[in-house]
Amino acid sequence: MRPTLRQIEYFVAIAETQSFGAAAQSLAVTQPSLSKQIQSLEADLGVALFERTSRRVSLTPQGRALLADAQRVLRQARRFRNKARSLSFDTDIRLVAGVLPSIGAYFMPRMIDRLRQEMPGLKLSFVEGPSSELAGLLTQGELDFVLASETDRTDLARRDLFTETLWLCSTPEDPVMQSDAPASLSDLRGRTLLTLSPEFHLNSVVARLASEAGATLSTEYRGASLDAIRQIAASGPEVGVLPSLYALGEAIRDPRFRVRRLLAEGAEHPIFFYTRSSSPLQTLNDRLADIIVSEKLAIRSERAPQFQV
Amino acid sequence: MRPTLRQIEYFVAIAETQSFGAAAQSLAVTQPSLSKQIQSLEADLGVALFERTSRRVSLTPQGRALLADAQRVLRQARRFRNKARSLSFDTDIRLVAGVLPSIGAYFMPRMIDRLRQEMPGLKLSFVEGPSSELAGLLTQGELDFVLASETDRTDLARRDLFTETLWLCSTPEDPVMQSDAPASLSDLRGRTLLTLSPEFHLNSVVARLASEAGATLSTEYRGASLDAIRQIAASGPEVGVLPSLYALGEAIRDPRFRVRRLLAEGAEHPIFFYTRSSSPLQTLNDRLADIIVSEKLAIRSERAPQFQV
DNA sequence: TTGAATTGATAGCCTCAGGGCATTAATCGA
DNA sequence: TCGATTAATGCCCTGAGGCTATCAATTCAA
Repeated sequence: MRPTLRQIEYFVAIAETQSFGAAAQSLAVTQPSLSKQIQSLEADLGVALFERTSRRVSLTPQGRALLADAQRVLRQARRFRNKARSLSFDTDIRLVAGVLPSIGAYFMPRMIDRLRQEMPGLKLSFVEGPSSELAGLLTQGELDFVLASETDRTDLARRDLFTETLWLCSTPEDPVMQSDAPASLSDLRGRTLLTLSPEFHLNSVVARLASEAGATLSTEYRGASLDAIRQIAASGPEVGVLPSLYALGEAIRDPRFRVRRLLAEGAEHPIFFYTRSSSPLQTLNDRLADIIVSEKLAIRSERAPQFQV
Repeated sequence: MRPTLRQIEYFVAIAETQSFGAAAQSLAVTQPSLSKQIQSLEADLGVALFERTSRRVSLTPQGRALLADAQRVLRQARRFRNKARSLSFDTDIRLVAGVLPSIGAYFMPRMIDRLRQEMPGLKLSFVEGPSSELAGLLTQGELDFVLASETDRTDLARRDLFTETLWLCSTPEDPVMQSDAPASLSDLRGRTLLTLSPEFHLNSVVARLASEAGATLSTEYRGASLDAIRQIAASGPEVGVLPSLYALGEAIRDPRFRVRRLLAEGAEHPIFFYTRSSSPLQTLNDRLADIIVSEKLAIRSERAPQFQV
C-alpha cells in the first residue's frame, strides 16, 4: 500500500533531523536510499515534502502540515506491533466459551474469578446452549472452547472433564423426598419427570431413566432454563431431574424444595472439554482444562457432607 | 518497517471476508500471495492471527484483539495519504511570512482577509523583523516568503512589489506641518529626525536624507516599533520619518499629530518579495506577489485625495 | 461411499522495489 | 579558490513479494 510505512518513517526521520545524512544514519540505511524513497513518496503523493538545497533541508508548508499525521501513523503502527508481540504470550486475550446451562450459571462465575487470579489479563466470555449447537459454533470459530456433554462431532478435540451426578428435586412434602439417602429408579415409578428440552443431552439421559423406572417424561416445559424446572417442580407434582452442579449450587438455596441424589445405572451426565483440533492455542487449552477440573474438585470439597456423594 | 502496511491490509481483508480467496479477490492479488504475507506477518509478530482449516478461516482470540488496532492503522494511513493528495493543490496549507514592521501592522491583516476570499484554506502567519534577519530566516527554511526592503542576499529570488513613500510626522504646531503639500529636504534643515534603528534599511535611507538636508538623526530611540516613533514625535521636537503604509494607515488616526509627504531624491523605501529560489511553490509564490501588489493598489485608491501622492 | 468442488498451503519461478557503492553537483567556509 | 559538506544520480545486486501450477484436506452431492 502506498505510501509505505517505511516511506513515512523516512519522512519523519528526515523532518526531525533536518538532514538526509543524519536521518540515514539513525535509520541505518545509506543516504541515497533515503533520497530515493522520499522521491518516490513525493511522486506518489503529488506533493513536495522537503525543499532541498545542497546545503540544508527544510519542510515545505505541505510537509509541515503532514508531519503530525505521519507521526500519528507511525505511533499507531508501532502500537499495533507492540500489542501483537505482547499477545504472543497467550495472555491478555478474551476467550469465548460455550457452556451448558447447568454449567454456566453456577460454574462459570467461579471460573472467571479463578482465572482472574491465575491468568490475569485473560478475559472470558461465555454463551449458553445445548451441546450440539455449541459444537457447531465452535467449529465455525465463533467459540474458542466448549464445555458440554456427549456429541457426535468427530471434528473436535475432546477431553474428559468430570461427570455430573443427577439429582431429583421436588417439594419437601413429596414422598420421594422423605430420605436423604440416594434414591433409586424404583422411587420414581409412576411419577412424571421434568428436565431440559430434547435438544439437550440431559433430556435423553432422563428419558432412558424414565422408561426404565416406569415413569413418564413431562412435555409441559420445553426450554433451556434449569431455573424454570426448579420453579415448576417446587410447586407441582412433577419431579425435576437436575445435574449436580446446578442442583447443589443454585437450587439448594431455595427453601421451597428439596434435592436428593438419584443413584442408578446411567444416571449421570458426563461433561467434556471441546476445542477445534486446529486450534493454535493447544497449551492454553490444556491449562484451561486443568483449571476447570481443579475448580470442580474445589466445589465438591466445599459442600456440606450429605451432598458430597 | 515490519509489519508492513500491506500485511496489515491483508490481515484486515481476510478478517473481514472470513476467507483467503475472497480477500485475495478484493485485493486483486492471488491467494498464495496472501497466504505468504500472512505467514510472515504471524512470524514477525509471534502470534497466530488466523486459525485455518481447509474449509474455513477464523480469527484467533489474538487476531480478534488486534483487528480493531489494525483497522485503526489503516484508517490513519489512508487519512494521511488523502490529506497529502489534497495538499497537492497548493491550498489548505499554512504559510509563514516575514515582513517589515511597517508592513506587518497595517498591511498583513488586510492580506489575510484578502486571502480568505481568494484562496480559502490557505492560512498565513507572519513574523516581523528587519530585512536581513528575515532573509536569514527565509534561507533557513523558517519562513516561506518575505516582504522586505533591499538586502545584499544573492541566494534569494526577488521581485519588485511597490515603493513606499516617506512621510514626516510631528505635532500640529510644528512649523514643518503648516502645509499639506509635500515637504522638501530644505524644510528639515537643523531638525532632528527619528526613525527605526540601524538594522532596518529605512534607517540608512533616512540617514542619507538627513545628511543631505543638514539635519541630524536622533539616537534617542533604537527599536523596531513604528508606534514608538509616532508617540515620541507626537510629544517632542523630533520629526518622525515613517514609511507610507504605516504613516497613512495607522498613524493618521492619531489626532495629536500630522503627517506630510517628504518629496526628495532617494526619499523612498522600495519593498521586495523574497522567496528561496529552491522553493517548489513557484506558481503559488507568483500568485501571492500579484495579490500583494493588487492589495497595495486597493489601499492607495481608498485614501483621501490629499494623501494619494 | 465416492467423486467433484472448494479452500488454503507449497513449490518454483520471475520481476522489480529497495538497498549499497561510487560518483557528481552544488554550496559553504576558510 | 580549494576543501568539506550534503543531497542527487547511476549502476548493480539481492530479496520481498507476486504469479502459476499443484497438493492436501475437507465438504457436499450423488
